[in-house]
Amino acid sequence: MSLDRELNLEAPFKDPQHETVLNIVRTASVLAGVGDQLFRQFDLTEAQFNVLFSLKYNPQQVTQTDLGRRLVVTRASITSVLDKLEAKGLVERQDVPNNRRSYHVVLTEKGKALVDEVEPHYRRRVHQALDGMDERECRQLIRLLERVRVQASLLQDEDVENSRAG
Amino acid sequence: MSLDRELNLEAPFKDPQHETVLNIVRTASVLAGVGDQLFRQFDLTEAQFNVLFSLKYNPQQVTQTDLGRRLVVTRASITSVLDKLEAKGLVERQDVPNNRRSYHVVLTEKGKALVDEVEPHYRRRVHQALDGMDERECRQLIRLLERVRVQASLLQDEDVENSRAG
DNA sequence: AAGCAATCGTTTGATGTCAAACAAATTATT
DNA sequence: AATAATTTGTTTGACATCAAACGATTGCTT
Repeated sequence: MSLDRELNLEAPFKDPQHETVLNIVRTASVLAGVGDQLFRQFDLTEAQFNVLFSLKYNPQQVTQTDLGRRLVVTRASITSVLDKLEAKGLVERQDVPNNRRSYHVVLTEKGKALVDEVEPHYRRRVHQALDGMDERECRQLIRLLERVRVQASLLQDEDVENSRAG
Repeated sequence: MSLDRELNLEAPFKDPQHETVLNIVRTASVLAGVGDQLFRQFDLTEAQFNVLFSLKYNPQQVTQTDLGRRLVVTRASITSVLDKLEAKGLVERQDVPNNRRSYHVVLTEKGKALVDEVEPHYRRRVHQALDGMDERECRQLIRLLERVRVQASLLQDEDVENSRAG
């Protein structure tokens, strides 16, 4: 649905629904770009930062599957990102007692130090990106987005046949 | 900045700015999922559909660089997507007279037929995703997102040193 | 005209993502 | 206890994306 990020006005659509979708996708993409650009300065990818960040704020016993659930990413993706992070010494896979199937994923000292270093910059970026929007406007935006998300979630498993019927 | 798609409320942040960013990114991701799920039923990826769709509504003489600009994607990405589309016979690279450097990218009959087939389903999905939002709310959402996008664009090239100064 | 600079498409290499299949381990059922 | 079902992490294979470098071509400067 990211579809055409082209917000060019030669638009094939003039209806507000479609413009809205484009705007959501495009804005997310710009925000992602800002994040990427920041993380790269610390030799991190966005996916890697996400894991470090999540671990910092969820220091409980966390398995790879847990991480995947939280970051909304498949187990396979987690495996690959953790491989990179572990190679850099930012993260460790620890054996779980009485369970030889899972690992607990934990930040190393180095990993903790790095995420602590990046975090303030990240927070600053977020605030700058939303600069000029007061709390009321933020809440409004969130409320509207939540509605879209709920509606969209209902479409997840729809196939073309159903769609014709609907 | 996709950052944590976890909108779990154990959130390390309680400030509205950050929640807003998370919501934008998360919503875009859900929308993308809906698109993916649709396109897969036609053996297309989102990137491939985006190209077909863009070509349909911009049937002028279009080079690969033009396409990249419109879809906000690097030339390298365009090359790879076009390779796939061309292999499927959905698209053609045509020599440009008096310019041996560029190609014009055009839909084949097959490509045109496919995009015509997918498009109504796509439009339906968009409308369903935004179901319940009237035009006024759409405009409001768009307006807020535009403000975020403008602000965020300003951060694009900021590095950590500048950020400290700012 | 000659030489330098910019542009076009491609390639390479790294990353992330998913779906699907797998082995190993754990849990549930019978 | 034995068997079936589920879960966990990994692998494989396909795709997209980017940055960086490259050759070919075109444009610009002098």
